[in-house]
Amino acid sequence: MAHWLIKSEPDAFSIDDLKRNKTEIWDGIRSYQARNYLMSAAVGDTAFFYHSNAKPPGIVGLAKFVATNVVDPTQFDPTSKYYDATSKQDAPRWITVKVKFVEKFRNEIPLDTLKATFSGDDLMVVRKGMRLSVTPVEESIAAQLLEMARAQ
DNA sequence: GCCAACGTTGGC
DNA sequence: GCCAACGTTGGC
Repeated sequence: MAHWLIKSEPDAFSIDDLKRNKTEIWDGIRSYQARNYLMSAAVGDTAFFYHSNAKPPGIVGLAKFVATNVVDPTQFDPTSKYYDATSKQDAPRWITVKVKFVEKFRNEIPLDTLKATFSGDDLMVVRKGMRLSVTPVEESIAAQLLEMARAQ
């Protein structure tokens, strides 16, 4: 089972929104690199939920992938800002996952703590200029993050 | 609100 | 196929 970090702006979709909705199709991914990561994900993989453009930015909770190879419906919706007129119904370009709420952490892990604890090699999100919204997290790093997030 | 970093677009 | 221009992301 693999671990991931997924970014969202809380103004657009927050951990509390996921908690309320229970599950959500992770739509709007329009980066091939991020899409390719999601296409390599498996049901049961866990994802650290990261708030970007937040005060402070940081990891706020945990989610789980409950479906993979999900066709992002917004690519075929002309009213969506993620509409992609060049994507074909019989060969959808944007494939994503469905995520399920697991927990909201007792302790949010702010970005400055992440930077103080991990190198860019350990955790991609702390790299300067990192814009990718889906990144892999190694098992040992995931274990450390969970410990930090759940500490009393 | 600023701006560095990065991806994409389009002229050539 | 190069690369300048442009748009977006996202920390600060």
